[in-house]
Amino acid sequence: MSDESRGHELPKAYRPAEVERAVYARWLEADVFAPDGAGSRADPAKPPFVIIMPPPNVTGSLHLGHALTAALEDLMIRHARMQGRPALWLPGVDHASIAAQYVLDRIIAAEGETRGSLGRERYLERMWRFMDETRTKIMRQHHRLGASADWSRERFTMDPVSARAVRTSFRQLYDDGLAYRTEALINWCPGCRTSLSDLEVIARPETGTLWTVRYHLARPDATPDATAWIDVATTRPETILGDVAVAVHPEDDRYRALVGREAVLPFLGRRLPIIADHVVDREFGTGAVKITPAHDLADHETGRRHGLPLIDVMEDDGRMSAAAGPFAGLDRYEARARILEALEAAGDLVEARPHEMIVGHCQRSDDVVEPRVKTQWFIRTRPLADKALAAVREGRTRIVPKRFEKVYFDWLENIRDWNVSRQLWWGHRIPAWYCPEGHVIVSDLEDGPAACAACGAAAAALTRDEDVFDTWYSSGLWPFSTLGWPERTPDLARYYPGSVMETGYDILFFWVARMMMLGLWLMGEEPFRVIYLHGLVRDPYGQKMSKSKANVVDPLEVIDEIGADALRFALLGGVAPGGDQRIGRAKLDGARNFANKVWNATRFVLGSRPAEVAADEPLDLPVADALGPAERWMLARLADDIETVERAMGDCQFGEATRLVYEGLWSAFADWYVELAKVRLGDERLAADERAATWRVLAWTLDTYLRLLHPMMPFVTEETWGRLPHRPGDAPLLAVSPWPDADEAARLRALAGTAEPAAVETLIALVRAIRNARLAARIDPASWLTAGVAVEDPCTAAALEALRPAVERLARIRPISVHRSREALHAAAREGALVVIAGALEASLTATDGDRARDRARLERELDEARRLLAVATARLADAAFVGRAPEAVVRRARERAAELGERVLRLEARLG
RNA sequence: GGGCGGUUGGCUCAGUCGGUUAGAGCGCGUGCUUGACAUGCACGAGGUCACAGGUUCGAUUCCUGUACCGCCCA
Repeated sequence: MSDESRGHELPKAYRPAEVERAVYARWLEADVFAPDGAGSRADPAKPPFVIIMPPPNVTGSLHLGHALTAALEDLMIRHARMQGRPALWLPGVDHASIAAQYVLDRIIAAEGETRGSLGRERYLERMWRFMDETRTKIMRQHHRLGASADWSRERFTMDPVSARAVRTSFRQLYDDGLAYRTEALINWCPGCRTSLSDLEVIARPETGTLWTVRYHLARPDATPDATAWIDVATTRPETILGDVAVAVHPEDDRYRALVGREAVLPFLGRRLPIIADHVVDREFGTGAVKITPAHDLADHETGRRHGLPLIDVMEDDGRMSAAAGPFAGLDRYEARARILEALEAAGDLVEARPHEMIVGHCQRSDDVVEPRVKTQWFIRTRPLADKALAAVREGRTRIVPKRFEKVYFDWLENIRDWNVSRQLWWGHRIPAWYCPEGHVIVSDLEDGPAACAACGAAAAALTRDEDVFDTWYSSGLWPFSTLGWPERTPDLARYYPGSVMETGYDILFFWVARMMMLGLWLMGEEPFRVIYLHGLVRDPYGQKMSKSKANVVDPLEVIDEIGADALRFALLGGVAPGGDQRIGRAKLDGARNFANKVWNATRFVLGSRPAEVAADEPLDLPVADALGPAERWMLARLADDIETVERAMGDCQFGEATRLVYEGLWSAFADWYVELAKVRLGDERLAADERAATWRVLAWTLDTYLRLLHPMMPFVTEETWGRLPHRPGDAPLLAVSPWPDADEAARLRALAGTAEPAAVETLIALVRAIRNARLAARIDPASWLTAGVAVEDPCTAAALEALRPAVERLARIRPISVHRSREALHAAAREGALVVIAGALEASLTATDGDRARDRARLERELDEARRLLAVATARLADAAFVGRAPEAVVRRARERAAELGERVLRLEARLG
């Protein structure tokens, strides 16, 4: 077969768009993703490897962070799958209550509707229609990324199994005394009109204003005394209307006399007792503070200590309530302005000055969050957190990188109870019913309780809680709700606990810690063995990607342009444990070039098959006798790479593993072995079986690198591998063919030996040194020089003999005369030859005076460097402490090194005259 | 305020037990239509490993402190 018909079957450049969809379709068709799929090659005797995918929000589309998540998880899953383990990667999407309503509200607004105009039922119907439109989008995007997830088990946090898990878990927590309902001060977002957990409030420093307001003391008839007052400081004047007291420090002499008297609240005339409490900071403001228990956490506690009433002056939408008297109905900020105006007019606004403070904002809408009193459901977290702490402390779950353990511990040690009620419609409705007698019934039945458990009131008399759960509550059940819990399904028995939870460090608290808590409590066992946390993907300038900065990179656009493999490879190559990374054009282009390299290396191998090897012959390694030194060198390197890649994978050093494969495939295989093999394939001196052996090594090596690369770049490796001959035990698809293991590395190493690979290293160094000299001397790269080479080591001499044609071609020297010693070389070398020293080897090349003069600078530089290093080495060996105390091997190496350098210096000096 | 991370060539970053001459990609320079690939090949220049102490025979690596940058928590 000619090159025409072979090499040109494949396009010159890799075109991912023509390959990726078809390859993904082949995987789906063969059903290789599910551990129990028709095409699975999993060995049921091996331990399963399980990753439950972090479910992306159903409302969004995938961004680079999701692409990184998918790339890392797919890497782990494909690795495990190729090892023959039952590998389950369970995908799904999250209903994202608050985010989904945020998005849908805007959509229906464009249709002229509001949540209120539709009503709960029609709104939810609309939401489900919206979900139907968007739900498959995420799945298709994962297909584009090459994610080998088990789509037969794809799940949604709002599907019936999840709903049942939510009901059952809540019922159990309630029965265990860990779920309770109480009136408490919670975080309220007036924009989203719901309560928020502490984590959903973003504290941000801002410059506000600290106003000092004058409260007149009450005269006996309860009217304000124009001549006596107490000044209080506040940053939120609108909350004045909810004041119920004024507090001072008990030992503050300025106010001691006023304690026990009363002030009069402006506008409303309410009488405010002046109380003493140690929490008051005498240094802050005037030293007297207004107490507003319904709108401030510290005041809430003070109020409780002093038995003060709660007065909520705000409505859910952030406007002032009827309790705000003349300001009722105004927006909170409008009310603030009016109140300030009125105080100013009355002469009771004493001071206003800038004030640095921390303000809580809603994570979703960015509205300023209001502390408000509401009756809500809470989860008592202490007992749950203790279990979650112990699991990591005792090493049952490991966090990678380890430094995040401390962050995890700190959060769980200081955790507060979790407010799970959300005043939203889209989500899992809290399964709590209230009877007219005030009894609370928590039921795990889909239709609710048949009657009040306490008083027997009929179901019809019960009212159900209006609220839904915090989305993170159902997400917290994800590691087992996805497997069928509370039913004891075979999947649950087989795949819980999972192997690795892989996600971004930014949701360690939101999600990971909650999965740990709920998993340990409800399943009695930690949900995963390893928590692997990756970092943020940033833009090339280190900025966080965000829509408002318009620096967002859309993974699908990148895939269209350069392919999913390139995107994945760029992301994976930048992964360092727990670290953020920057991604931009340059990295993506580099990854695209690598995919093209893989493609073209395959084109070369396919196009260079000698006639001795039949096209349909199964792939195997040749017998040792047929191997040349270069083959042994390549196989030794391959063995190293198999082992180092495997070790990196095992240590969760995925970036390192990726870089190792890149380096081996490009620098060792493509740059050196392919070039050496080209010459050997065309070497007429060799026996046919030796040429065949060369090609078999080429094919075997490429095949093995494609296996190692497959978890990172699944498409191009599957496509190219499919065109190579296969080993007898291989599956039709690379995705389910065996991963190169320790046995293979040992086999390669046995074939390769150690002497010949080392000799080839030496020859490579010689070729490099000659190329360097030629360029330094500005010798025409096309010209052939004659050369003498001094080789003292017999093994290297044999390797040189075997590789003579390759060395000639790569260094562009011919003929080479080989000498057994440098003396012999010098004696034979013509006057004026160009000298090249590469380790123990030395070569002299024909050259002109001009060449030599131009090359002189190079030799001088080399001499300077050698002298410097020799001085360092000599000084070190002269140090008795070093020789006496350092390990023998280190000293021996230092001696060898010094001797080598000394010789090198002499040789260079001799040549420079 | 508490905690964590970072500081390595022009840029982005590796560097897992402390031990040969500290690596890569991009960029830069010189040259090359090399029968796989110009998405390429060859060769090169470029680093006081932030700073100051300490431990050690030996520190980019371990410890302490300082400076600057970033993140998390309150």
